[in-house]
Amino acid sequence: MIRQNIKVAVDAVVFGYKDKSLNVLLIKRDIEPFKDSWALPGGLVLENESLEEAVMRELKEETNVTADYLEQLYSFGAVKRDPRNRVISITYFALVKPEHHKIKADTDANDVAWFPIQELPELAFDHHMILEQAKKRLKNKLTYEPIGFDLLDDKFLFSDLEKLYMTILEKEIDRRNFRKKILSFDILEELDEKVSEGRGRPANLFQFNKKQYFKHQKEGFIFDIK
Amino acid sequence: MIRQNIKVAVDAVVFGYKDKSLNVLLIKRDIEPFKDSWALPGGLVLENESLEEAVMRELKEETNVTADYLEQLYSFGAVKRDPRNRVISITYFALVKPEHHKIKADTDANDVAWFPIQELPELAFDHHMILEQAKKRLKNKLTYEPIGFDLLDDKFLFSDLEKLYMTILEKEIDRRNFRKKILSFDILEELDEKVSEGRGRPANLFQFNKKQYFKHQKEGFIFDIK
DNA sequence: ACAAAAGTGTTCGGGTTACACCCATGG
DNA sequence: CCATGGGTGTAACCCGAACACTTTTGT
Repeated sequence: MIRQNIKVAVDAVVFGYKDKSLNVLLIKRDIEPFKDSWALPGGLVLENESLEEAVMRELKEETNVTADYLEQLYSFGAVKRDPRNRVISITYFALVKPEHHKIKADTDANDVAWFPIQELPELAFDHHMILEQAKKRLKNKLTYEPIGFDLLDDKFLFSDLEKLYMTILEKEIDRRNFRKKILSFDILEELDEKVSEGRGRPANLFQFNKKQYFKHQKEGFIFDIK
Repeated sequence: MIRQNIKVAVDAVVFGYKDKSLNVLLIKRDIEPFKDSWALPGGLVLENESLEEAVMRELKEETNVTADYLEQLYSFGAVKRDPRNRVISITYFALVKPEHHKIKADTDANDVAWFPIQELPELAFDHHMILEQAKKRLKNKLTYEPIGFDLLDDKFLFSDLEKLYMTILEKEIDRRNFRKKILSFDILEELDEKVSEGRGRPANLFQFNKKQYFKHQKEGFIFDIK
């Protein structure tokens, strides 16, 4: 067998919807290279764990977060992407409900924080490319799979869902048409709870019914938001 | 740095449209493990080449093919996917116009052949999973990007394009609506050449105008076939 | 003349889009 | 009572789906 000494890493782009805007989870590196730079959580894969296990472990260790949604994003393998050795990184795309997790720095990181995607710092390695890729994936996926609900609290306001879509898709959405469309899918439950957001008429809480979604999906229903 | 001894490979699923049906390019392995099994072309990444360079090199070496279209597909990293050592494989999705290439066995392979996707042999490793993934990608991609033209000869009949879509999407397509739709995109040139396919009225040849496509794309046009 | 494939228009219905007013609460 | 956000219906338009007959060639 050919001599080959390439290291295999995993990195995760974790999105969360906080304070009415889209955030990304970053860690501050406390080792070289790029010591004190912000970076995506991740690290080397151990010999006896799968790639998914590796990302979940690193996420837990470095940030104390467990993803509510996780899928593979893309693999980056440019020869010089890591200044030390050849390292290829298999990246993952993750969504979390920020309220559910207390972030906490630990292994290999001396700080962890949510950054609004509008106010990102410089990132280590080629992590800005990875992030770009992840933003595209999020934008696309939002239109044909109900992943928006993995970014919101279990109970949410319709206006939050709408804001989330407008933020991520970067366009205006007609409130009436949007509501009509989503409700027509029959995957939401309207709860008997109202919430007053300070001023204005109190709004109803809704909840995503995953079972119902899977049922409809089996029957050929296709989630699709323009 | 942690001790890690994982090998990195690339594998390619190469599709070609031959004899009115969809084919996949496979090689017969002449080394263990899985000696004499059919497998996807691929191999270990060299230290000083990018992932794309690696796939292209392996493809050329093992089959003498140069892909007309190439994109990354997915990375497979289950712990036991290779019985010898831990090997993760970054897989690629490729399209070729079969008429353009003379396939030829060489390194690590004692045979190379096109297989209609209906008549596939058993495959080595987890290559059937990779192939499944690739089929999904092809099916999806065909509906929102004009990749069908990378599977046909430069000059082709409308009926071939139609058959290709029906084959890959696995459904009937109305000839009139399909033609209307494709022509409305204004990305085909109708040539002044007719071809007689044995019996029946001779058909006109068409040609994909890539420049025109890119121009329309920049202006916000979206290719979309149901 | 018959079989085989190519070429071509119109109608109908459903879904998307555009659009404006009333309701409930807090200050 | 005024400001703020929540909640709702209808009409126009467009696009996709369904559908059948004529043309050109080879045998």
